[in-house]
Amino acid sequence: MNQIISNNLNPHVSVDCVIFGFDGEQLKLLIIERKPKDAVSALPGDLIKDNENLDEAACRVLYELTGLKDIYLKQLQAFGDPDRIKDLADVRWLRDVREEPLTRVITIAYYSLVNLAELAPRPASFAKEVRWELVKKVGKLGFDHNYIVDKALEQLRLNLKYDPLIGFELLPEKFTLRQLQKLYEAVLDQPIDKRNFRKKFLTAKIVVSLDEKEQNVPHKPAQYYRFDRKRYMRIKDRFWF
Amino acid sequence: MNQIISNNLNPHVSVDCVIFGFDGEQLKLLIIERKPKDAVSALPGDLIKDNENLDEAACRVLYELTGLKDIYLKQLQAFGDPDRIKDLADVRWLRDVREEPLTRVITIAYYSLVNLAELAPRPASFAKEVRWELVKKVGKLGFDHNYIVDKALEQLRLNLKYDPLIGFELLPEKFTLRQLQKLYEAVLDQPIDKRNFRKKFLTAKIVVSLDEKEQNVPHKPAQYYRFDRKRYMRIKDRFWF
DNA sequence: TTGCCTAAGTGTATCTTTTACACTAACTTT
DNA sequence: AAAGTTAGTGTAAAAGATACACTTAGGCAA
Repeated sequence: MNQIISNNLNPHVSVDCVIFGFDGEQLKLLIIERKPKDAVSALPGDLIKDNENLDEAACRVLYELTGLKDIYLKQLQAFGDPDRIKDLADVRWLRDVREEPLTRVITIAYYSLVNLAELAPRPASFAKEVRWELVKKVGKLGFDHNYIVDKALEQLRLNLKYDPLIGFELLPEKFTLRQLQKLYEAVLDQPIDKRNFRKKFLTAKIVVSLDEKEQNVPHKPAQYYRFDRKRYMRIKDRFWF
Repeated sequence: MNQIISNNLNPHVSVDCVIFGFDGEQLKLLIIERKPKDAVSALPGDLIKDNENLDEAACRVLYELTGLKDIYLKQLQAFGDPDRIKDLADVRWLRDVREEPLTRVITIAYYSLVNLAELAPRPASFAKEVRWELVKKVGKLGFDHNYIVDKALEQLRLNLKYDPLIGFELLPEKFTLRQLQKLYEAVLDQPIDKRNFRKKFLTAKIVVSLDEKEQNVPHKPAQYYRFDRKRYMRIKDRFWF
Protein backbone atom coordinates (compact mmCIF):
# COMPACT_ATOMS: atom_id res chain seq x y z
CA MET A 1 0.00 0.00 0.00
CA ASN A 2 2.80 2.32 0.87
CA GLN A 3 4.21 1.41 -2.44
CA ILE A 4 1.10 2.52 -4.25
CA ILE A 5 0.89 5.81 -2.46
CA SER A 6 4.46 6.61 -3.15
CA ASN A 7 3.76 5.79 -6.76
CA ASN A 8 0.93 8.22 -6.85
CA LEU A 9 3.28 10.89 -5.73
CA ASN A 10 5.69 10.20 -8.51
CA PRO A 11 5.80 13.14 -10.81
CA HIS A 12 4.94 12.69 -14.43
CA VAL A 13 7.52 13.54 -17.03
CA SER A 14 6.64 15.30 -20.23
CA VAL A 15 8.44 16.91 -23.12
CA ASP A 16 7.56 20.25 -24.66
CA CYS A 17 8.80 21.39 -28.04
CA VAL A 18 9.67 24.97 -28.87
CA ILE A 19 9.74 24.97 -32.65
CA PHE A 20 10.93 28.14 -34.32
CA GLY A 21 10.16 28.48 -37.99
CA PHE A 22 11.81 30.74 -40.53
CA ASP A 23 9.90 31.67 -43.67
CA GLY A 24 12.70 33.60 -45.32
CA GLU A 25 11.78 36.78 -43.55
CA GLN A 26 10.51 36.37 -40.06
CA LEU A 27 10.82 34.11 -37.08
CA LYS A 28 7.69 32.25 -36.07
CA LEU A 29 6.70 29.90 -33.32
CA LEU A 30 4.68 26.74 -33.61
CA ILE A 31 1.78 26.64 -31.21
CA ILE A 32 -1.07 24.29 -30.59
CA GLU A 33 -4.47 25.78 -30.25
CA ARG A 34 -6.59 24.17 -27.60
CA LYS A 35 -10.33 23.88 -27.71
CA PRO A 36 -11.87 26.94 -29.31
CA LYS A 37 -13.41 28.19 -26.09
CA ASP A 38 -11.43 29.76 -23.27
CA ALA A 39 -8.47 28.65 -25.24
CA VAL A 40 -5.01 29.46 -24.11
CA SER A 41 -2.66 28.02 -26.65
CA ALA A 42 0.35 25.96 -25.71
CA LEU A 43 3.53 24.39 -26.95
CA PRO A 44 3.25 20.91 -28.41
CA GLY A 45 4.02 18.56 -25.55
CA ASP A 46 2.93 15.39 -23.85
CA LEU A 47 3.95 12.73 -21.36
CA ILE A 48 6.83 10.47 -22.26
CA LYS A 49 6.41 6.74 -22.70
CA ASP A 50 8.12 3.96 -20.86
CA ASN A 51 10.63 2.76 -23.32
CA GLU A 52 11.66 5.80 -25.23
CA ASN A 53 14.46 8.09 -24.32
CA LEU A 54 13.87 11.81 -23.98
CA ASP A 55 14.99 12.72 -27.48
CA GLU A 56 12.76 10.09 -28.98
CA ALA A 57 9.87 11.24 -26.87
CA ALA A 58 10.25 14.78 -28.10
CA CYS A 59 10.29 13.65 -31.74
CA ARG A 60 7.29 11.43 -31.28
CA VAL A 61 5.22 14.02 -29.48
CA LEU A 62 6.02 16.63 -32.05
CA TYR A 63 5.04 14.24 -34.81
CA GLU A 64 1.84 13.17 -33.15
CA LEU A 65 0.68 16.69 -32.51
CA THR A 66 1.82 18.43 -35.64
CA GLY A 67 2.79 15.91 -38.29
CA LEU A 68 6.34 17.26 -38.34
CA LYS A 69 8.96 14.58 -38.87
CA ASP A 70 12.73 14.33 -38.98
CA ILE A 71 13.23 17.52 -37.06
CA TYR A 72 16.49 17.83 -35.20
CA LEU A 73 15.57 18.78 -31.65
CA LYS A 74 18.00 20.06 -29.07
CA GLN A 75 17.37 19.74 -25.39
CA LEU A 76 16.94 23.05 -23.63
CA GLN A 77 16.42 22.18 -19.98
CA ALA A 78 13.99 20.75 -17.49
CA PHE A 79 11.27 22.81 -15.86
CA GLY A 80 9.81 21.41 -12.73
CA ASP A 81 8.21 23.85 -10.36
CA PRO A 82 5.53 22.06 -8.35
CA ASP A 83 3.24 24.98 -9.15
CA ARG A 84 3.90 25.16 -12.86
CA ILE A 85 0.19 24.57 -13.31
CA LYS A 86 -1.85 27.19 -11.61
CA ASP A 87 -4.11 28.65 -14.22
CA LEU A 88 -7.69 27.41 -14.07
CA ALA A 89 -7.90 26.95 -17.82
CA ASP A 90 -4.83 24.75 -17.67
CA VAL A 91 -6.34 22.57 -14.98
CA ARG A 92 -9.55 22.22 -16.90
CA TRP A 93 -7.69 21.22 -20.02
CA LEU A 94 -5.61 18.67 -18.15
CA ARG A 95 -8.77 17.09 -16.77
CA ASP A 96 -9.83 16.40 -20.32
CA VAL A 97 -6.64 14.85 -21.56
CA ARG A 98 -4.85 13.23 -18.64
CA GLU A 99 -5.67 10.22 -16.53
CA GLU A 100 -4.24 11.86 -13.45
CA PRO A 101 -4.69 15.53 -14.12
CA LEU A 102 -3.48 16.71 -10.75
CA THR A 103 -0.19 14.89 -10.65
CA ARG A 104 2.82 17.08 -10.77
CA VAL A 105 4.48 17.27 -14.16
CA ILE A 106 8.13 17.87 -14.80
CA THR A 107 8.80 18.80 -18.37
CA ILE A 108 11.90 18.60 -20.47
CA ALA A 109 11.90 21.31 -23.09
CA TYR A 110 13.37 20.90 -26.55
CA TYR A 111 13.88 23.47 -29.26
CA SER A 112 14.52 23.53 -32.96
CA LEU A 113 14.63 25.81 -35.94
CA VAL A 114 12.92 24.72 -39.14
CA ASN A 115 12.32 25.98 -42.61
CA LEU A 116 8.71 26.93 -43.14
CA ALA A 117 9.08 27.03 -46.89
CA GLU A 118 10.25 23.44 -47.09
CA LEU A 119 7.93 21.72 -44.66
CA ALA A 120 5.87 18.95 -46.11
CA PRO A 121 2.29 20.10 -46.09
CA ARG A 122 0.58 18.92 -42.96
CA PRO A 123 -2.12 16.25 -43.10
CA ALA A 124 -5.47 17.93 -42.94
CA SER A 125 -6.38 16.20 -39.70
CA PHE A 126 -3.71 18.15 -37.86
CA ALA A 127 -4.21 21.39 -39.64
CA LYS A 128 -6.79 23.04 -37.50
CA GLU A 129 -4.90 22.74 -34.23
CA VAL A 130 -1.50 23.95 -35.31
CA ARG A 131 -0.53 27.54 -35.94
CA TRP A 132 2.61 29.47 -36.76
CA GLU A 133 2.67 32.73 -34.87
CA LEU A 134 5.19 35.52 -35.23
CA VAL A 135 7.54 35.21 -32.28
CA LYS A 136 7.11 38.88 -31.56
CA LYS A 137 3.35 38.53 -31.39
CA VAL A 138 3.00 35.38 -29.34
CA GLY A 139 0.41 36.00 -26.67
CA LYS A 140 -0.25 34.30 -23.40
CA LEU A 141 0.41 30.57 -23.50
CA GLY A 142 -0.67 27.93 -21.00
CA PHE A 143 1.38 26.70 -18.04
CA ASP A 144 4.84 28.25 -17.92
CA HIS A 145 5.21 28.08 -21.67
CA ASN A 146 5.94 31.74 -22.19
CA TYR A 147 8.87 31.42 -19.84
CA ILE A 148 10.07 28.34 -21.66
CA VAL A 149 9.87 30.12 -25.00
CA ASP A 150 11.93 33.00 -23.66
CA LYS A 151 14.62 30.64 -22.50
CA ALA A 152 14.56 28.76 -25.77
CA LEU A 153 14.94 31.90 -27.81
CA GLU A 154 17.87 33.00 -25.68
CA GLN A 155 19.47 29.63 -26.22
CA LEU A 156 18.74 29.62 -29.93
CA ARG A 157 20.47 32.95 -30.33
CA LEU A 158 23.50 31.84 -28.40
CA ASN A 159 23.55 28.62 -30.33
CA LEU A 160 23.39 30.31 -33.71
CA LYS A 161 26.28 32.52 -32.73
CA TYR A 162 28.72 30.00 -31.44
CA ASP A 163 27.63 27.16 -33.69
CA PRO A 164 26.08 28.15 -37.01
CA LEU A 165 25.19 24.54 -37.83
CA ILE A 166 21.66 25.03 -36.62
CA GLY A 167 21.33 27.70 -39.26
CA PHE A 168 22.75 25.70 -42.15
CA GLU A 169 20.59 22.74 -41.29
CA LEU A 170 17.59 24.87 -41.95
CA LEU A 171 18.69 26.32 -45.27
CA PRO A 172 18.42 24.30 -48.48
CA GLU A 173 21.54 22.69 -49.96
CA LYS A 174 22.15 25.72 -52.10
CA PHE A 175 21.32 29.11 -50.79
CA THR A 176 22.22 32.73 -51.33
CA LEU A 177 24.14 34.81 -48.85
CA ARG A 178 21.14 37.04 -48.56
CA GLN A 179 19.03 34.12 -47.33
CA LEU A 180 21.67 33.36 -44.76
CA GLN A 181 21.80 36.94 -43.62
CA LYS A 182 18.03 37.22 -43.37
CA LEU A 183 18.07 34.19 -41.13
CA TYR A 184 20.59 35.77 -38.79
CA GLU A 185 18.70 39.01 -38.76
CA ALA A 186 15.42 37.29 -37.98
CA VAL A 187 16.79 35.16 -35.17
CA LEU A 188 19.00 37.79 -33.60
CA ASP A 189 16.40 40.47 -34.24
CA GLN A 190 18.87 43.06 -35.43
CA PRO A 191 20.03 44.44 -38.76
CA ILE A 192 23.46 43.33 -39.97
CA ASP A 193 25.81 45.08 -42.36
CA LYS A 194 25.79 43.22 -45.66
CA ARG A 195 29.44 43.58 -46.56
CA ASN A 196 30.72 42.63 -43.16
CA PHE A 197 28.36 39.72 -42.97
CA ARG A 198 29.59 38.30 -46.26
CA LYS A 199 33.17 38.92 -45.32
CA LYS A 200 32.79 36.88 -42.17
CA PHE A 201 31.50 33.77 -43.88
CA LEU A 202 33.60 34.08 -47.01
CA THR A 203 36.94 34.65 -45.31
CA ALA A 204 36.21 31.81 -42.90
CA LYS A 205 35.57 29.77 -46.04
CA ILE A 206 32.71 27.86 -44.51
CA VAL A 207 30.54 28.66 -47.53
CA VAL A 208 31.69 28.00 -51.08
CA SER A 209 30.13 29.40 -54.19
CA LEU A 210 28.51 27.13 -56.75
CA ASP A 211 28.35 27.55 -60.52
CA GLU A 212 24.77 28.58 -60.34
CA LYS A 213 22.75 31.72 -59.95
CA GLU A 214 19.21 32.61 -59.15
CA GLN A 215 16.87 32.68 -62.12
CA ASN A 216 13.82 34.70 -62.98
CA VAL A 217 14.29 37.22 -60.25
CA PRO A 218 13.43 40.82 -61.07
CA HIS A 219 16.88 42.06 -60.05
CA LYS A 220 20.48 41.03 -60.35
CA PRO A 221 20.52 37.27 -59.69
CA ALA A 222 22.38 36.12 -56.64
CA GLN A 223 25.10 33.50 -56.55
CA TYR A 224 24.26 30.21 -54.89
CA TYR A 225 26.52 28.86 -52.18
CA ARG A 226 26.78 25.67 -50.23
CA PHE A 227 27.93 25.03 -46.68
CA ASP A 228 31.36 23.43 -46.38
CA ARG A 229 30.80 21.17 -43.43
CA LYS A 230 34.27 19.66 -43.31
CA ARG A 231 35.95 23.00 -43.40
CA TYR A 232 33.65 24.19 -40.63
CA MET A 233 34.43 21.21 -38.45
CA ARG A 234 38.11 22.06 -38.68
CA ILE A 235 37.74 25.68 -37.66
CA LYS A 236 34.69 25.64 -35.44
CA ASP A 237 36.63 26.48 -32.32
CA ARG A 238 37.64 29.77 -33.86
CA PHE A 239 34.41 30.66 -35.59
CA TRP A 240 32.05 32.83 -33.64
CA PHE A 241 29.53 35.07 -35.26
CA MET B 1 -6.27 -0.92 -11.42
CA ASN B 2 -5.25 0.50 -14.75
CA GLN B 3 -4.45 3.59 -12.79
CA ILE B 4 -2.10 1.75 -10.52
CA ILE B 5 -0.28 -0.01 -13.28
CA SER B 6 0.26 3.18 -15.15
CA ASN B 7 1.61 4.61 -11.93
CA ASN B 8 4.11 1.87 -11.66
CA LEU B 9 5.39 2.76 -15.03
CA ASN B 10 5.92 6.35 -14.11
CA PRO B 11 9.57 7.11 -14.20
CA HIS B 12 11.26 8.38 -11.11
CA VAL B 13 12.95 11.73 -11.22
CA SER B 14 16.27 12.38 -9.56
CA VAL B 15 18.85 15.09 -9.44
CA ASP B 16 22.59 14.57 -9.72
CA CYS B 17 25.16 17.16 -8.75
CA VAL B 18 28.43 17.68 -10.54
CA ILE B 19 30.43 19.72 -8.08
CA PHE B 20 33.76 21.01 -9.27
CA GLY B 21 36.15 22.24 -6.63
CA PHE B 22 39.11 24.55 -7.01
CA ASP B 23 41.86 24.44 -4.42
CA GLY B 24 43.90 27.29 -5.83
CA GLU B 25 45.74 25.02 -8.19
CA GLN B 26 43.72 22.20 -9.59
CA LEU B 27 40.22 21.30 -10.54
CA LYS B 28 38.62 18.52 -8.56
CA LEU B 29 35.35 16.65 -8.63
CA LEU B 30 33.21 15.69 -5.68
CA ILE B 31 32.30 12.05 -5.68
CA ILE B 32 30.46 9.78 -3.32
CA GLU B 33 32.07 6.51 -2.50
CA ARG B 34 29.64 3.67 -2.25
CA LYS B 35 30.06 0.69 0.00
CA PRO B 36 33.71 -0.26 0.26
CA LYS B 37 33.31 -3.47 -1.69
CA ASP B 38 32.79 -3.65 -5.44
CA ALA B 39 32.40 0.04 -5.19
CA VAL B 40 31.92 2.15 -8.21
CA SER B 41 31.71 5.72 -7.04
CA ALA B 42 29.03 8.11 -8.18
CA LEU B 43 27.87 11.68 -8.24
CA PRO B 44 25.81 12.83 -5.29
CA GLY B 45 22.22 12.41 -6.36
CA ASP B 46 18.84 11.17 -5.22
CA LEU B 47 15.14 11.21 -6.02
CA ILE B 48 13.30 14.47 -5.77
CA LYS B 49 10.52 15.02 -3.27
CA ASP B 50 6.95 15.98 -3.95
CA ASN B 51 6.89 19.58 -3.03
CA GLU B 52 10.26 20.88 -3.92
CA ASN B 53 11.24 22.33 -7.23
CA LEU B 54 14.23 20.99 -9.09
CA ASP B 55 16.69 23.58 -7.84
CA GLU B 56 15.67 22.99 -4.27
CA ALA B 57 15.94 19.28 -4.74
CA ALA B 58 19.48 19.61 -6.00
CA CYS B 59 20.47 21.74 -3.02
CA ARG B 60 18.84 19.40 -0.54
CA VAL B 61 20.36 16.27 -2.00
CA LEU B 62 23.78 17.82 -2.09
CA TYR B 63 23.43 18.87 1.52
CA GLU B 64 22.16 15.53 2.69
CA LEU B 65 24.91 13.62 1.02
CA THR B 66 27.87 15.89 1.57
CA GLY B 67 27.03 18.54 4.14
CA LEU B 68 27.62 21.28 1.58
CA LYS B 69 25.28 24.20 1.95
CA ASP B 70 24.54 27.45 0.13
CA ILE B 71 26.07 26.28 -3.09
CA TYR B 72 24.82 27.95 -6.21
CA LEU B 73 23.85 25.16 -8.56
CA LYS B 74 23.14 25.59 -12.25
CA GLN B 75 21.01 23.21 -14.17
CA LEU B 76 22.88 21.33 -16.86
CA GLN B 77 20.28 19.14 -18.56
CA ALA B 78 18.16 16.05 -18.17
CA PHE B 79 19.44 12.57 -18.88
CA GLY B 80 16.81 9.97 -19.43
CA ASP B 81 17.84 6.94 -21.42
CA PRO B 82 15.71 3.99 -20.38
CA ASP B 83 18.92 1.97 -20.15
CA ARG B 84 20.94 4.44 -18.16
CA ILE B 85 21.28 1.70 -15.56
CA LYS B 86 22.84 -1.39 -16.98
CA ASP B 87 25.83 -2.15 -14.83
CA LEU B 88 25.29 -4.97 -12.37
CA ALA B 89 26.94 -3.10 -9.54
CA ASP B 90 24.55 -0.22 -10.10
CA VAL B 91 21.53 -2.49 -9.93
CA ARG B 92 22.78 -4.11 -6.74
CA TRP B 93 23.33 -0.74 -5.17
CA LEU B 94 19.88 0.46 -6.16
CA ARG B 95 18.32 -2.60 -4.55
CA ASP B 96 19.80 -1.48 -1.29
CA VAL B 97 18.67 2.11 -1.34
CA ARG B 98 15.48 2.34 -3.39
CA GLU B 99 12.00 1.10 -2.75
CA GLU B 100 11.50 0.39 -6.42
CA PRO B 101 14.96 -0.32 -7.66
CA LEU B 102 13.96 -1.29 -11.16
CA THR B 103 11.88 1.72 -12.03
CA ARG B 104 13.30 3.89 -14.72
CA VAL B 105 14.98 7.04 -13.47
CA ILE B 106 15.26 10.30 -15.30
CA THR B 107 17.81 12.55 -13.78
CA ILE B 108 18.29 16.28 -13.94
CA ALA B 109 21.96 17.17 -13.63
CA TYR B 110 23.22 20.28 -11.90
CA TYR B 111 26.73 21.66 -11.74
CA SER B 112 28.66 24.11 -9.65
CA LEU B 113 32.13 25.37 -8.95
CA VAL B 114 33.20 25.80 -5.33
CA ASN B 115 36.20 26.92 -3.40
CA LEU B 116 37.85 24.02 -1.62
CA ALA B 117 39.88 26.29 0.62
CA GLU B 118 36.80 28.03 2.00
CA LEU B 119 34.45 25.13 2.56
CA ALA B 120 33.25 24.69 6.08
CA PRO B 121 34.78 21.48 7.39
CA ARG B 122 32.40 18.63 6.80
CA PRO B 123 30.62 16.97 9.69
CA ALA B 124 32.44 13.77 10.50
CA SER B 125 29.42 11.63 9.74
CA PHE B 126 29.64 12.55 6.11
CA ALA B 127 33.35 12.52 5.85
CA LYS B 128 34.02 8.96 4.96
CA GLU B 129 31.73 8.82 1.96
CA VAL B 130 32.79 11.97 0.22
CA ARG B 131 35.95 12.45 -1.77
CA TRP B 132 37.48 15.14 -3.93
CA GLU B 133 39.17 13.61 -6.93
CA LEU B 134 41.28 15.39 -9.51
CA VAL B 135 39.08 15.84 -12.54
CA LYS B 136 41.80 14.42 -14.73
CA LYS B 137 42.01 11.29 -12.65
CA VAL B 138 38.37 10.49 -12.16
CA GLY B 139 37.87 6.81 -12.87
CA LYS B 140 34.80 4.85 -13.78
CA LEU B 141 31.65 6.14 -12.10
CA GLY B 142 28.30 4.43 -11.78
CA PHE B 143 25.38 4.77 -14.20
CA ASP B 144 26.05 7.30 -16.94
CA HIS B 145 27.86 9.62 -14.57
CA ASN B 146 31.07 9.84 -16.56
CA TYR B 147 29.09 11.09 -19.50
CA ILE B 148 27.30 13.61 -17.31
CA VAL B 149 30.60 14.86 -15.93
CA ASP B 150 31.95 15.37 -19.43
CA LYS B 151 28.93 17.43 -20.38
CA ALA B 152 29.13 19.43 -17.20
CA LEU B 153 32.77 20.25 -17.71
CA GLU B 154 32.10 21.36 -21.25
CA GLN B 155 29.31 23.59 -19.98
CA LEU B 156 31.40 24.94 -17.12
CA ARG B 157 34.11 26.00 -19.55
CA LEU B 158 31.67 27.70 -21.85
CA ASN B 159 30.03 29.33 -18.90
CA LEU B 160 33.27 30.66 -17.47
CA LYS B 161 34.13 32.15 -20.83
CA TYR B 162 30.95 33.97 -21.62
CA ASP B 163 29.98 34.75 -18.06
CA PRO B 164 32.82 35.02 -15.56
CA LEU B 165 30.41 35.36 -12.64
CA ILE B 166 30.73 31.70 -11.83
CA GLY B 167 34.42 32.33 -11.30
CA PHE B 168 34.08 35.39 -9.13
CA GLU B 169 31.50 33.70 -6.97
CA LEU B 170 34.11 31.18 -6.06
CA LEU B 171 36.91 33.58 -5.22
CA PRO B 172 37.02 35.42 -1.89
CA GLU B 173 35.97 39.07 -1.73
CA LYS B 174 39.52 40.16 -2.25
CA PHE B 175 41.76 38.16 -4.47
CA THR B 176 44.90 38.53 -6.52
CA LEU B 177 45.00 38.42 -10.28
CA ARG B 178 47.15 35.37 -10.04
CA GLN B 179 44.42 33.51 -8.18
CA LEU B 180 41.98 34.48 -10.87
CA GLN B 181 44.33 33.34 -13.57
CA LYS B 182 45.02 30.02 -11.89
CA LEU B 183 41.29 29.44 -11.77
CA TYR B 184 40.95 30.00 -15.49
CA GLU B 185 43.92 27.83 -16.23
CA ALA B 186 42.61 25.01 -14.08
CA VAL B 187 39.12 25.06 -15.54
CA LEU B 188 40.09 25.59 -19.16
CA ASP B 189 43.06 23.28 -18.77
CA GLN B 190 45.45 25.49 -20.68
CA PRO B 191 48.20 27.95 -19.84
CA ILE B 192 47.36 31.63 -20.28
CA ASP B 193 49.73 34.53 -20.90
CA LYS B 194 49.96 36.58 -17.73
CA ARG B 195 50.16 40.01 -19.29
CA ASN B 196 47.34 39.45 -21.69
CA PHE B 197 45.22 37.93 -19.00
CA ARG B 198 45.61 40.94 -16.75
CA LYS B 199 45.03 43.31 -19.60
CA LYS B 200 41.72 41.72 -20.41
CA PHE B 201 40.28 42.10 -16.93
CA LEU B 202 41.88 45.44 -16.17
CA THR B 203 40.90 47.21 -19.37
CA ALA B 204 37.37 45.86 -19.05
CA LYS B 205 37.47 47.36 -15.55
CA ILE B 206 35.54 44.54 -14.02
CA VAL B 207 38.15 44.17 -11.31
CA VAL B 208 39.33 47.11 -9.24
CA SER B 209 42.43 47.22 -7.13
CA LEU B 210 42.17 47.61 -3.36
CA ASP B 211 44.56 49.42 -1.03
CA GLU B 212 45.89 46.18 0.25
CA LYS B 213 48.60 43.71 -0.58
CA GLU B 214 49.46 40.21 0.32
CA GLN B 215 51.49 39.85 3.50
CA ASN B 216 54.12 37.40 4.63
CA VAL B 217 54.68 35.89 1.27
CA PRO B 218 58.23 34.93 0.35
CA HIS B 219 58.16 37.01 -2.81
CA LYS B 220 56.91 40.33 -4.03
CA PRO B 221 53.44 40.72 -2.49
CA ALA B 222 50.55 40.85 -4.90
CA GLN B 223 47.90 43.53 -5.04
CA TYR B 224 44.41 42.57 -3.93
CA TYR B 225 41.48 43.26 -6.20
CA ARG B 226 37.74 43.02 -5.92
CA PHE B 227 35.12 42.23 -8.52
CA ASP B 228 33.09 45.21 -9.72
CA ARG B 229 29.72 43.59 -10.16
CA LYS B 230 27.84 46.70 -11.27
CA ARG B 231 30.39 47.51 -13.90
CA TYR B 232 30.27 43.95 -15.10
CA MET B 233 26.50 43.99 -15.39
CA ARG B 234 26.74 47.01 -17.65
CA ILE B 235 29.24 45.49 -20.05
CA LYS B 236 28.51 41.81 -19.85
CA ASP B 237 27.21 41.63 -23.39
CA ARG B 238 30.61 42.66 -24.67
CA PHE B 239 32.80 40.72 -22.28
CA TRP B 240 33.93 37.33 -23.44
CA PHE B 241 37.07 35.71 -22.23
C1' DT C 1 13.66 50.12 -76.29
C1' DT C 2 14.04 52.83 -72.70
C1' DG C 3 13.71 53.80 -68.14
C1' DC C 4 12.62 52.13 -63.60
C1' DC C 5 12.77 49.11 -59.88
C1' DT C 6 15.09 45.88 -57.05
C1' DA C 7 18.54 43.42 -54.79
C1' DA C 8 23.58 41.73 -55.69
C1' DG C 9 28.00 42.51 -55.27
C1' DT C 10 32.25 44.87 -54.13
C1' DG C 11 36.88 47.74 -51.27
C1' DT C 12 39.06 50.60 -48.17
C1' DA C 13 40.47 53.25 -44.33
C1' DT C 14 40.11 53.40 -39.41
C1' DC C 15 39.81 51.56 -35.15
C1' DT C 16 39.96 47.88 -31.87
C1' DT C 17 41.50 43.67 -30.17
C1' DT C 18 44.66 39.99 -29.88
C1' DT C 19 48.98 38.08 -29.74
C1' DA C 20 53.76 37.21 -28.59
C1' DC C 21 57.29 38.23 -25.78
C1' DA C 22 61.49 39.42 -21.31
C1' DC C 23 63.02 42.02 -17.80
C1' DT C 24 62.97 44.47 -13.12
C1' DA C 25 60.92 44.81 -8.38
C1' DA C 26 59.74 43.26 -3.76
C1' DC C 27 59.61 40.20 -0.37
C1' DT C 28 61.30 35.85 2.60
C1' DT C 29 64.53 32.47 3.75
C1' DT C 30 69.02 30.72 4.45
C1' DA D 1 74.24 39.16 1.25
C1' DA D 2 72.73 35.94 -1.94
C1' DA D 3 69.17 32.92 -3.63
C1' DG D 4 64.60 31.86 -4.53
C1' DT D 5 60.01 33.19 -5.73
C1' DT D 6 56.24 35.50 -7.77
C1' DA D 7 54.46 40.41 -9.08
C1' DG D 8 54.17 43.63 -12.23
C1' DT D 9 54.84 46.11 -16.54
C1' DG D 10 54.87 47.86 -22.44
C1' DT D 11 55.12 47.51 -27.18
C1' DA D 12 55.08 46.29 -31.90
C1' DA D 13 52.79 43.50 -35.27
C1' DA D 14 48.90 41.05 -36.83
C1' DA D 15 44.26 40.10 -37.06
C1' DG D 16 39.68 41.31 -36.81
C1' DA D 17 35.73 44.58 -36.53
C1' DT D 18 33.44 48.54 -38.12
C1' DA D 19 31.47 52.07 -41.04
C1' DC D 20 30.24 53.28 -45.31
C1' DA D 21 28.26 54.18 -51.17
C1' DC D 22 28.30 53.08 -55.71
C1' DT D 23 27.88 49.97 -59.85
C1' DT D 24 25.71 45.87 -61.96
C1' DA D 25 22.25 42.54 -63.71
C1' DG D 26 18.11 41.26 -64.37
C1' DG D 27 12.68 41.78 -64.88
C1' DC D 28 8.90 44.64 -65.80
C1' DA D 29 6.03 48.37 -67.44
C1' DA D 30 5.26 52.33 -70.09
